[in-house]
Amino acid sequence: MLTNARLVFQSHDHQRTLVAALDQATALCAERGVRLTSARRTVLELLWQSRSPLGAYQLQDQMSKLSGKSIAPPTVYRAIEFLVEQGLAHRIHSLNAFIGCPFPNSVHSNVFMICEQCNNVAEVADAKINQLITDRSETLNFTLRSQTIELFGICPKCSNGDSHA
Amino acid sequence: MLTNARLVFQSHDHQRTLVAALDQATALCAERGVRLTSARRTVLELLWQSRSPLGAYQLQDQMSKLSGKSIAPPTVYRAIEFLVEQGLAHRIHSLNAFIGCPFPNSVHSNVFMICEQCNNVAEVADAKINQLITDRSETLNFTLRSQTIELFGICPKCSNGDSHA
DNA sequence: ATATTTTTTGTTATATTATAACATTATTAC
DNA sequence: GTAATAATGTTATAATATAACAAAAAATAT
Repeated sequence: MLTNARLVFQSHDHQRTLVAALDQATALCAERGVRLTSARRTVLELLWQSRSPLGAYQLQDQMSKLSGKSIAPPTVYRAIEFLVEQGLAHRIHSLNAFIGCPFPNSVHSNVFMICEQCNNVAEVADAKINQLITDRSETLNFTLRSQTIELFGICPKCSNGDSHA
Repeated sequence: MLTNARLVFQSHDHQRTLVAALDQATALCAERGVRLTSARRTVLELLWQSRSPLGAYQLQDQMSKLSGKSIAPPTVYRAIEFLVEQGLAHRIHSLNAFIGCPFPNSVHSNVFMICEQCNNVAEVADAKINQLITDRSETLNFTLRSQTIELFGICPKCSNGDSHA
């Protein structure tokens, strides 16, 4: 099971995580011959800087403040679209919000554990979950193409009364 | 594994399914002492009449046509809210749309198999999937409260070139 | 190097989805 | 029957997302 749950749901060196994510994104884009332009990089940075998922209009606000000029929604949505296509970010449908992907290189289950108290989101990539879902799909002759699994609850940090972190 | 996949993804007596669903809903609401009012019943009927999930504004249109008078969004959203609370309908987040729940009485996994071609949606309630997700949550000290699993792909009917059904 | 093509971004307008706030009507409980 | 509660009607508006076309930047071909 591949997960960033312990990282997300505990204190950690945020800056280091951010830099690592951006480095990896840069490398991946280079490999694939796609362009991590300034707008796209900014959105990815903002997603990584945030402990919780950001909506498009939150991103818009922050980009406007950063750049000093007003940014229109399409700019934000295009950047998001690119990042999601490249597997560098995910959309959390139930929240209409987006997060940086912690392991963009790996095949994964798209399992998100969403804390209803602190709004942190951890991602889990679990072969067994994938396997089971694949099995069930095959049994029912359903040709699986993609999936999204959103789990709601309380993260370990908040369970320990540590919710103000 | 409890599922309506074979039903949804194959031809069946739609009218009979609809009547059964409404009967069950009526019984459940009576049991619980909640009111399946006219607006709520209409929305539930419309959801069951549709082979694919309906959005709030599609429901609004159909309700307006049925009643001959214009229906405002809050009316639709309130009915939906009630039905979802009572487990009689589900929201499919990735589609911003709603479907009737085929087994409102059972504990279930909230697994939806969504056909990208014909837009039919089947629901699967699978103890193993639930168990695995519960296990994983426990391992990571995540207190699971609710979940939504949306699987995208091609249903058996459409795989057989039967997509016009 | 420059013209051409392709990709990305800017800009304006608008579509789509969802809810707040308050008035009115219907239902239930006493 | 009246008070309390629940549900619906109504108006306005918030929040999320995209269409369409113009301009600029980058990549490619010559």
